[in-house]
Amino acid sequence: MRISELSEETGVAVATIKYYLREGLLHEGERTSTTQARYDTSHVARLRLIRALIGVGGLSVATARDVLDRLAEPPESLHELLDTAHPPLRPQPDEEVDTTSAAEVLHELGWELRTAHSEPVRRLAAALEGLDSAGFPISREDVLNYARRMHQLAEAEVAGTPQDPGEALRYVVLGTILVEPLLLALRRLAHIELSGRLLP
Amino acid sequence: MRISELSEETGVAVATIKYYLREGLLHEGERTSTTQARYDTSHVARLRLIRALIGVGGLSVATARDVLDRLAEPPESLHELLDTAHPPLRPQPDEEVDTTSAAEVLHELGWELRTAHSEPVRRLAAALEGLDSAGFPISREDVLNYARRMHQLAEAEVAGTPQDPGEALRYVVLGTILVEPLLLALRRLAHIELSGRLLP
DNA sequence: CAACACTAGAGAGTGGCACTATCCAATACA
DNA sequence: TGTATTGGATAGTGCCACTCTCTAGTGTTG
Repeated sequence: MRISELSEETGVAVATIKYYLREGLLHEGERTSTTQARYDTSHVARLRLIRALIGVGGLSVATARDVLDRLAEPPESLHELLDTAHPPLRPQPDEEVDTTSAAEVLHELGWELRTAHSEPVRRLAAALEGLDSAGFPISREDVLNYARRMHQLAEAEVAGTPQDPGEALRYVVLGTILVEPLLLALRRLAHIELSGRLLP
Repeated sequence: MRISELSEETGVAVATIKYYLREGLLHEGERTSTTQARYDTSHVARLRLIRALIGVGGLSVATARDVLDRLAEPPESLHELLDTAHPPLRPQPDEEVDTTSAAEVLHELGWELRTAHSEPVRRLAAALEGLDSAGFPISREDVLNYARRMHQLAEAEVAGTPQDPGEALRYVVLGTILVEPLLLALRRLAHIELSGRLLP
């Protein structure tokens, strides 16, 4: 398959494919000469994955490359993967955030996390701070309820993790990134459905 | 309060405040002369809200303005608000998406939505399509389970909606936008917590 | 084998976005 | 009176995700 065919197959412009090749998101094709290379179904699948990560996943090109690189590496342990290598979904606020409130929440939940200042904790802290500074009232109890619901949901997800390390890695990373937009879409639709039934 | 004091109070640069004024996100101060205006606590609160929407909320400046505009308008009905005016969280893919699969899911759930091709439905369709094209296996059953969990969560949220229309509007719009990062952060932390307990 | 289409690779260019910097004339304050 | 600050307007910046252009080489078709 030539690059133009790959482009047609996936709907990605040739120039963009070249760009992804340059940026290391897509592995090179098998060279047949100085100015020719052959691509196969693995490139099609990879390209679709890239578009999903960047499109619905909302990742930047650089982050998508990191995620794809990580998928290629064998994981030390699943827990370590989750704890340290959680792929950022959106450009995280690099400002410093106060994690004490987040830590309190986690303590009340009894979630003993080894790394108290890891990226996900800062993410939680930033979310709480955002609600607070926006003047949007959310009680500690509400936060805990949200947390318990997400924990239940996560239980079902973790239970479904494949045994094979490579499979598990893919499941966790893609499940984290690509299921998020699904959850948010479903929540909004649930809001609509409920308001339609409950209100005149 | 002068603009420099407003800047100090909120940590937003003067030039940026001027930019928000130009873009219509922030209401103008009370003019005291040709080159002077007075700002008050309403500007502080508004500015904090703007930063939260743009920062943790991940909205673009243009979308944030739309959201803020909508908050100022009295809602016709809550349902209409939810159904037609749901603020986009991330730049939605303006490409056309096939909503048949999404419609099937909604039908199986028994969620009777009046507008089958509204923005949230397209969002769901895009999420499903993303998972599919990324080669990430997710069964219809899993999607339905996710949906049921989100529905439960939404029930608690809708139950907490204030009676006053203005309050309700604020609750719904900000609750939608600002709670999303909270939920995602909690899900990730729950994954970590579970993997820490379940795995060696 | 000649004419044309296609390709890899590299560099420069584009358009959008969210600021940020610079100016100016007109106040405000010390 | 003199220095600081402001509103308003315009231009510039840095980043990002492409997109375009070019060159020299290669495949392919009649």
